[in-house]
Amino acid sequence: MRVATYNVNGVNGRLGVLLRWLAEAQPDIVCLQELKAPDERFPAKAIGDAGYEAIWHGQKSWNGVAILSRVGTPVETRRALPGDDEDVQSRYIEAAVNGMLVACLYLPNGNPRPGPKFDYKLGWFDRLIAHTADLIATGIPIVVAGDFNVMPTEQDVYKPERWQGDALFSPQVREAYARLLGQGWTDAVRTIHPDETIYTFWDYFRNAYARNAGLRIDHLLLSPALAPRLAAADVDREVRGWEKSSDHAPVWIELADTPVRTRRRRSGATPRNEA
DNA sequence: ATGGCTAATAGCATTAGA
Repeated sequence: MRVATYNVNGVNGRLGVLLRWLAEAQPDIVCLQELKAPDERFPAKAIGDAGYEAIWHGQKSWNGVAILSRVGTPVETRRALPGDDEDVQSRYIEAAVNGMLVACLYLPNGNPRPGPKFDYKLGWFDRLIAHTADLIATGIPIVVAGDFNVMPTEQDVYKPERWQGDALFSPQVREAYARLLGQGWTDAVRTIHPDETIYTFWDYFRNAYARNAGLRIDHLLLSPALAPRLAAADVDREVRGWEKSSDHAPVWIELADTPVRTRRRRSGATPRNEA
C-alpha cells in the first residue's frame, strides 16, 4: 500500500497537476495540505472521478487539509488539534482508513521570528506532541504525514547557514521535531535514505528547482506498529518541474502487508534487516 | 539575505507563503 503527502498550494489552482499525479503515481492514501479553499469549493467531484473518496477541512484563502483514499472510506476521527478552542486555522485532519490511523497536518510556517506567528508555531507543535503521545500509546498502526515546516537537520537544507534564524530551522523548532520523534516515530524517508540529500520543496524564486536549492520539510512518520512494514520511500520530485506545479513535490511511502524490517535501534543507527 | 514567484481575494493591490 502506498501512502503519500502533498502540499498542493491551492487545490483548485493545481487541480490539473494533482489529477495527473494521482493517475501516474497511483497512491492509495493521500494527505493534502494548503487547499486554499473553503469546504464548499473542494473539488470532490473531480477527485471522486479519479477514484478517491475524501474528507477535508477547508478554509477561505489559506491552509486547508484533506485525506484521500482509494482503499476504503476514510472515517474521520478528528479535525483540529485539541488544546486550543480559539484556533480557527484548518491545519489538521485525522481518519481511520484501511486498518490504520492517518493524521494529516499542515504545521504553521512561523515566520517572522520572533513574533506572534512563531509563538503560534511553537504552541501548535506542543499541542501536536501532546496529541501524538496519546496516539502512539494506543499501539495501533499510525501514519502522521504532512508539511511540518521543519528541516530536521542540516542535511535537509540547501544552505544551512542561510536558514539559521528562520522559523523553519530554528533550534526551538528542530528541538520540537526531535522531541516528537523521541516518542518513537520513524521518519520514513530518512530511514530509507540515511545519507542522501533529499528535498521536498523548492521555492519559486531564482530558479531554485533547477539549481536543486531545496528543503526537506514534508515528512511521513510511522508508529512502532507500522515501521517494520516500511518497504520504500521517496519523493516524486519531477512533479515539481511540471507546468503550474506547487512549490512542493509529493512524498510517498510503500508499506508491505507484513513486516520487512527489524525494529529501529534505540541508538538511532540505520535500521537494517538481520542477515 | 531577501523575496526576483504564485495563489486567493478583492476588485487592478494586498496578504501569505518558506
